[in-house]
Amino acid sequence: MRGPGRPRSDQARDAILDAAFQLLEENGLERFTIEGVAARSGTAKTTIYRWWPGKGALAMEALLAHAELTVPIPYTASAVSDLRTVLDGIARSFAGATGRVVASIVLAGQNDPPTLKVYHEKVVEPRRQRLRDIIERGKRNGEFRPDLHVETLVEAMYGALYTRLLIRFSPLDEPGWMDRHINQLLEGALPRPLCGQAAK
Amino acid sequence: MRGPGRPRSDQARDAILDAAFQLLEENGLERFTIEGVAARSGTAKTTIYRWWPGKGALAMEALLAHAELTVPIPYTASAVSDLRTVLDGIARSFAGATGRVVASIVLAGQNDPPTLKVYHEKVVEPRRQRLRDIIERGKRNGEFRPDLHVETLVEAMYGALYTRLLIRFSPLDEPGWMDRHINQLLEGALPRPLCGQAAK
Amino acid sequence: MRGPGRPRSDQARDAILDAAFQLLEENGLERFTIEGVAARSGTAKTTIYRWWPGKGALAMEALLAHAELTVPIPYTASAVSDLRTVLDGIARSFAGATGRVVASIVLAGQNDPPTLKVYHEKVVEPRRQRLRDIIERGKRNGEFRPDLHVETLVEAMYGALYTRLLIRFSPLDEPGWMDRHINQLLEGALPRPLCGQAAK
Amino acid sequence: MRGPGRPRSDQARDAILDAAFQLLEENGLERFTIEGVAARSGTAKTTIYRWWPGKGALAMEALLAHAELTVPIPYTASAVSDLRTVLDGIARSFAGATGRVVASIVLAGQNDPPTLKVYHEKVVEPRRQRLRDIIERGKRNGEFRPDLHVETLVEAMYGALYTRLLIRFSPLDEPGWMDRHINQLLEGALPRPLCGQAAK
DNA sequence: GTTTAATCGAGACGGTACGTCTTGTCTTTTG
DNA sequence: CAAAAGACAAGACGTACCGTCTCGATTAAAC
Repeated sequence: MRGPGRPRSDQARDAILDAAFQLLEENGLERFTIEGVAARSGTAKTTIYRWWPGKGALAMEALLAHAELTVPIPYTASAVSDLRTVLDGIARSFAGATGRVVASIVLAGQNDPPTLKVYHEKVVEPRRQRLRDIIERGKRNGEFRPDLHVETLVEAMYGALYTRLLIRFSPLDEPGWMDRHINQLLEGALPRPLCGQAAK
Repeated sequence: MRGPGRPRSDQARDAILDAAFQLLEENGLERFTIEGVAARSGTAKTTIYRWWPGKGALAMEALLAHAELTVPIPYTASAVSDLRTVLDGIARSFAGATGRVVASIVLAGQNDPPTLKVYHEKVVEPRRQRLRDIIERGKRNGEFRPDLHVETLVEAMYGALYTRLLIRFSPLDEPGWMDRHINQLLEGALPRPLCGQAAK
Repeated sequence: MRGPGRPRSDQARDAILDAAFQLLEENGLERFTIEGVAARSGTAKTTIYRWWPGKGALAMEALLAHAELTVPIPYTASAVSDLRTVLDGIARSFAGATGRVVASIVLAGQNDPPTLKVYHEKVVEPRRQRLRDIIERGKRNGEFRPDLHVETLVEAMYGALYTRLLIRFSPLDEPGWMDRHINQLLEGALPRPLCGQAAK
Repeated sequence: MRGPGRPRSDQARDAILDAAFQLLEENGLERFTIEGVAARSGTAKTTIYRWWPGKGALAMEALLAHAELTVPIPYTASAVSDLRTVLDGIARSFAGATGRVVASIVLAGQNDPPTLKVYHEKVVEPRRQRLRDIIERGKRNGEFRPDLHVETLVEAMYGALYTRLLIRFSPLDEPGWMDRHINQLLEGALPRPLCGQAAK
C-alpha cells in the first residue's frame, strides 16, 4: 500500500546515483556539482533536491550504492591470514576509483558532520566490526595474546590505510607494504628476549 | 636593490594571512573564499591573486604561517619517552583549531596536488624525520629490536593521529589513548613466550 | 444525459474560482500562480489544468464569476443623468478590488489574445452597448445633437476610466472628476457664441 | 575625477539595453527574462543585476533609451492643428513596436509601482505638459473657450490613445479616428443653439 | 451488482528562470 | 610599479512554478 501521488521513479534515482558516481570519479568532490549530475543523468535539478539535501549527501549515497564496499568475509583456520585477506581487499579498492571517491567524501565530511556520520554508520563501523570479530577469534584460539586491546589494533590497521589514502605518505599499491605493516603490528617494536621466536 | 615602483606591502600580506587563518578556523575550507579573505583583511582580491595561485595555496601558507607546528624536540635518555612527548604534542595541536585547519588543507590537497606536496615538504616530512631520528636512536641504544622497520612504525604512529583527526574514529583528546596506542605498537599482538618480560 | 464517469465537482470549481479571485486581489496577476490557487483551494493542480488552459483564462473566469460587473441599468427621463449613474458605478468598482483584478486581466491579455477577446465579449462590449443605448436615447429626445458620433463618445468616456485605472494619471476616486469629465465631453472645448446656453 | 575601480562599461550597458529592447519587441514583457537579455547581449547576469533592480526597471530603461518617444513639438498659428500633429505622432508610434513595448511596461507597472512612477516622470508627464502648453495657447488666442478645464481635456485626449493601445477597443491605425475624436472633444455633444456654427 | 469511465487528491517528473554568490580577469585611480 | 576598488564574463547555487505524468480512491451511469 502506498500513499497517493505518482510514485518515485527508480529510474531517475538510479540515473542520478550513476551520474553522481561517475562525476565523483572524474573530478573529485571539489568540482562535483548538482548541475553536472542533473545534466549527465538527464534529470531535473528539482528532482535531486527533492531527495537529497545537498551535494555531500548525494555523493555519500552514490558511493554507498556503487562502491564495492562489501569485501567478502573470509573465514579460515588462521585469523592472521583472514586479517591479511580483508585488509588487502580494502587496500585494493582504495587504490582505485573507489578510493578517490572515498577520499573526497571523507574529507568533505569535515564540514558536514551528518555526512561523516552516515559514512561511519554505513561503512566504517561494519568494517571495523568485521576486523574485531577476526581479532577476537585470534585471541580465543591463541594466535594473539589474551590481553590484546582489540580496538587499538583495529585503529592501527585502518589508520595506515586511510592515511595512505588521504595523506599519501606512500602509494596504496606499494608491493608488500601491507604485509610488512601487519607483521610489525603483530610483532611489536621491542626487542625479543632470547628464548623468543620470530614471527614470519 | 629593488626595481622601481611601490614595494610589496608586508602589511597587506600579513593581513591576508591573518584573515585567511581566522576564516579557516571559523568555517573550514569548504566555506573558505578568496572574497571573504579580501573582505576581512581589507585588501583587494587582485592583491591576493597576484601572490597566490588559488585558495589551496593561500590556505596552506596561512596554516604554515600561524600554526604552532614547531613542537620542541625532546632529547632524553629514553627514546620511548621522547616518542610519547612528540606524539602527545601533535595530538594536542590536532585537537584544537590547528587540527581543523590541517584537515581543511588535506582536503584541499585531494584536488590540488601541489598544495598537498607543499604540505608534505613543509609539515609532514620534517615531523616524520624527527620521529625517525628518535626511533633510530632507540634502535641504537637497544630500546627497540635491531631489525625494526622504522618507516612502518612512523606510519603506524602518524596513521592513528591523522585517522582520528580526519575519520574521527574516536576523539583526539581521549585520555590515555596515545599511551595505549604506543604501547601496543611496541609490544605487538602476538603471544609472549613463557620467559616473559614487561613493557609498561 | 451524461456519459459514465464521475461528474465534475462544482465544489472544486467554486473553491478554485474563489481562491483565484482572492489571490488576484492580494497579489495581482504578476504573482498569481496556479500552484497558489491549488494550495489555497485545497484542490490538485491537475484539476485546474483539466478545466482551464492557463492562468490567463482562470483569472478571467474568476473575475467574471465574482466581480460586481452588473451595474443596474438606470432609466430616467434624462439620458445625461443616466450616463452619470452608469459611469459613476464603474468608477466606484474600478477604484476597489475589482479594479485591481481588471487591470491584471488586461495585462494578461497583452500576451494572451484569447483572454482579451473573452474580456471584450463578456465585459467590455455589454457595457459599451449599455452606454450606446443611453446615448442614442439622448439623441432621439434632443439632449444631444443629432450628428453626434456615438462610438467616439463612448470611447472617450471609457477611455478616461481605463486610463485612470491603468496609467494612474489621477486617482479614480477623486471627488467630482467624473462630473467634470462628462460635462466637458458634452460641452466641448470651442468657444460658445454670444447667444449662449448652459450646460450645468 | 572618478574614484578608483574599473569604470562602468558603456559597451556592456548598450548591449544590454539593445538586447532588452529587441526581446521586448519580440516577446512582450511576459516572456521577457533577464537570462535572455544576458544571453543575447553577451554579458553576465551579474552585470545586469548590478545596475538594474529587476526586469521592470530594465524594460523601462530599454524603452526610454530606444523608443522614439520624442515627437517634435509643433508650433504653428493654430493650436488645434498642433494638437492634431502631436496626437497623430503618438498614435503612429503606439501602433508599432514601441506601442507593444509601452503596453508591456505600463501593465507590468500594475504590480511594480516604482516602474510606473518612472514612466510617469519620464514619459507621461513631459508629454502631458506639451499638450497643456498647446491648449493654454489655444485658450489665450481664443481658439478654445476661456473656462476650459485643461487637465480634463488632456486626459480625454490621452485616454483614447492608451485605451486603444491597451484595451484594443479598436485599432490604433484606423484611418481618421483621431481627427474624429479630436473634433468631437472640441465640439461637445450638446445641441448647438440656432445662432451656432458647426466645427469642421 | 458489477463493470466502466471520468473525476478527484496527491505528488513526482523534466524544465525554465529566478536572484545570489564566488571565481578569476581586467581596468582604472591613487600612493 | 603595487595596492585599493570595483566592474566584468562565467557559471553553480538552491528556490519557485510551470505544465505533464502517474497513481489510488471516488462516484455515477451503463450493463
